Amino acid sequence: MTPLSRTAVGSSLARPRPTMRDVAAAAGVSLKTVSRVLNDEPGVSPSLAARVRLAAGQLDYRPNLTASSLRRADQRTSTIGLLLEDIANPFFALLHRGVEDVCEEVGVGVLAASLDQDADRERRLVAAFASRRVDGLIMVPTDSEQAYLAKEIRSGMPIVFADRLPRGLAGDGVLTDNREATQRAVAHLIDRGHDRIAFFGGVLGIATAEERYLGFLDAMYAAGLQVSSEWVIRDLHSVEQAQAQAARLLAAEEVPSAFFTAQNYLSIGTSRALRFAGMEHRIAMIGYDDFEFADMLSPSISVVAQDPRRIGQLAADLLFTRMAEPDRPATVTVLPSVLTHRKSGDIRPTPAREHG
Amino acid sequence: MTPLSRTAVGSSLARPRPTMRDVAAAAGVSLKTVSRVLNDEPGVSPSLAARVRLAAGQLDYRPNLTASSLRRADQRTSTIGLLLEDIANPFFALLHRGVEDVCEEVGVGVLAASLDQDADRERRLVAAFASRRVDGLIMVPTDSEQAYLAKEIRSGMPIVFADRLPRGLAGDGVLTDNREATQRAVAHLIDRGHDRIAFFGGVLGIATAEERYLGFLDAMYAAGLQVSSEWVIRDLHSVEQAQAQAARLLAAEEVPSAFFTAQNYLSIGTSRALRFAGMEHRIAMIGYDDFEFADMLSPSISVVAQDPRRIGQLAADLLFTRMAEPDRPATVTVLPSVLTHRKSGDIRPTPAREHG
DNA sequence: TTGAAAGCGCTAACAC
DNA sequence: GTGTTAGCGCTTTCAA
Repeated sequence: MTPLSRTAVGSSLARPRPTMRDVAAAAGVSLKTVSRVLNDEPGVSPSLAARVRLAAGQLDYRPNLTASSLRRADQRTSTIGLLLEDIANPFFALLHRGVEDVCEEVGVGVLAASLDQDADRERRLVAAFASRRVDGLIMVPTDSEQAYLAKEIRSGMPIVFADRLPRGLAGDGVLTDNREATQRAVAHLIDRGHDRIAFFGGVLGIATAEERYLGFLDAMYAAGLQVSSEWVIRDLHSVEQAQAQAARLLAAEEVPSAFFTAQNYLSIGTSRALRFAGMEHRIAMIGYDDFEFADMLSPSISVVAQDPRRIGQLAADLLFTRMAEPDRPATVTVLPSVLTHRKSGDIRPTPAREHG
Repeated sequence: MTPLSRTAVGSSLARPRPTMRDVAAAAGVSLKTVSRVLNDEPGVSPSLAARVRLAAGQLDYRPNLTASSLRRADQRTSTIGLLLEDIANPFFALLHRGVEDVCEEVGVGVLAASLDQDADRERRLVAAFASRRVDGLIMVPTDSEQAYLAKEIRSGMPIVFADRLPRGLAGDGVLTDNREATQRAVAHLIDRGHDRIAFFGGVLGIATAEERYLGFLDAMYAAGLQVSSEWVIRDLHSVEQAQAQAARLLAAEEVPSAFFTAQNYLSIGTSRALRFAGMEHRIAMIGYDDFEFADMLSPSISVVAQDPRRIGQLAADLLFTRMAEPDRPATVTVLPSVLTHRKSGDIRPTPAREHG
């Protein structure tokens, strides 16, 4: 190992970070002048400003945002929190990116965390973010109610809800037209002649899952179709569960002629089950949320597509607006989802093996 | 709008956050006693401790981590930085999740940001994280060299590199055996009889892209095959570029009999081009990085699979180890990638239309 | 076992 | 234009 590498790795040669005081001493000015220069406050002569910048550069000075935040009147940390279901889920990863897009432009950092549908974790992380004094919070709620957030909001941590609205609390939100979009998609299946439609829904208690279920019922009732309790499977938590349930339905005496899967993981599990049963070309399917390769599978998968990155951007915009105008009324932005027609949603029903 | 909702949304009723001082007053003890109780320091009588906790609870007290970090001897912020190529890329999203897995257990927050292959952004964000006094940094470097980081490390911000090693600097790292794994995959194609193999590589200057290219050359040279400059296309930046280049090669007089694509986005573009050209069952393909549905496409896509979540976990472990022992020697952990055999990698070559 | 005083690095308020 | 002083909310140090 070269001396260079030792230097880079270890901290035996650790050099304490210079403070503003050090920069002031090096530049031969007062502390306050350094503060003015580095914060671009007006009223510093160019020559002093240049000396200060030179000294700061030579010392590799990094302003201490922790100290500055503590002292500043508004106590802003230039950091926001983001709580979502799972950072690694492509839907939420894109939402996260949308939030970052907006924050990056204004130099705001994003502290993100996954809740994994764990209500305790939601509460713990909200408290943790409050302790960090984030300037605001964007969250995809997972607990069954969010009334507990009222006091955090009153204490100066504005919250914007993304993808799902909170319960027990009015608040700003950005989400899609879950119920209407589901209704349209299921109506499309019905238009294609389906009357034996299975519905796979996500975790109970989560608003989007409820809304999509209602949209399914809307379409079924509007068409005068009966909803089979055997084919309505809700509270599904994973790809594997969806796949197992779909496989079970496909092995039964009477098989649905179409599936509506209300979330991306459920679509993935169901499409796997259809494929393994060799029935993917005979049974129709529409899923909520687009995913990579939905158009390349055989058959290509019709989906109700959202724009998660846009949801994130709008949520961040809304949060900054709220921070600037704390007393404006709550706003809920509903983004339209679009039914993306591919092959799987246009498959016609085949007669049931047995008549139920 | 109900009064409750007004309360929740706006901040006209804003209540300033209580401080430790307020808790002390409410509990009738001194500031220091509150500090001791809330930090679980020993030597406080149970009755006082109980009174303090009660008061803190009633006031909805949230310890101010900003203030505590500033005052504490080690100035730790319980926050680390994570710089990666793109938060929304499934590979990096999983790596991020691995980092979170480890940090969550010890109450450390993760500030993540995307670099988008922008060297200036890398430098800007490193400086920004230094200003925030993150306790450490995990990064996937994108700039052509990282010697500039030596001073940040010396100033007390340890850095662990993930997925790629830095240049011009020795440091801790966690990555996969890019070169060897690529060599094995290309050798597999050669074993299957291929001698007209195209290589699609990622952005030049990025270490993984270089390593995988070398692995390709290793396999080709070992087999005595000639490397066609027309079929080696490097510095590809996007799905679209890869798709366009693959389409171009497929339309030429002489067509490769197999593709090796060195990154997930390139695999996606190439597999789309193969499909649109109707040649996906006649031309072999192996890609670096697994992706959702690789096994469900027709043909299923053989890949060199990494475990990005594990990379993230190990990188975070290594960072915490480094923080605890600043003077230990640098460690580079190399995780093996596994060649996942599916259909596309086992397609046999068909004769070239013309002999070159 | 408890508390008083000092001060982390910076910005606000007010001199000069 | 520039500098001085005070103090953000907490932990450290030291005294009782």
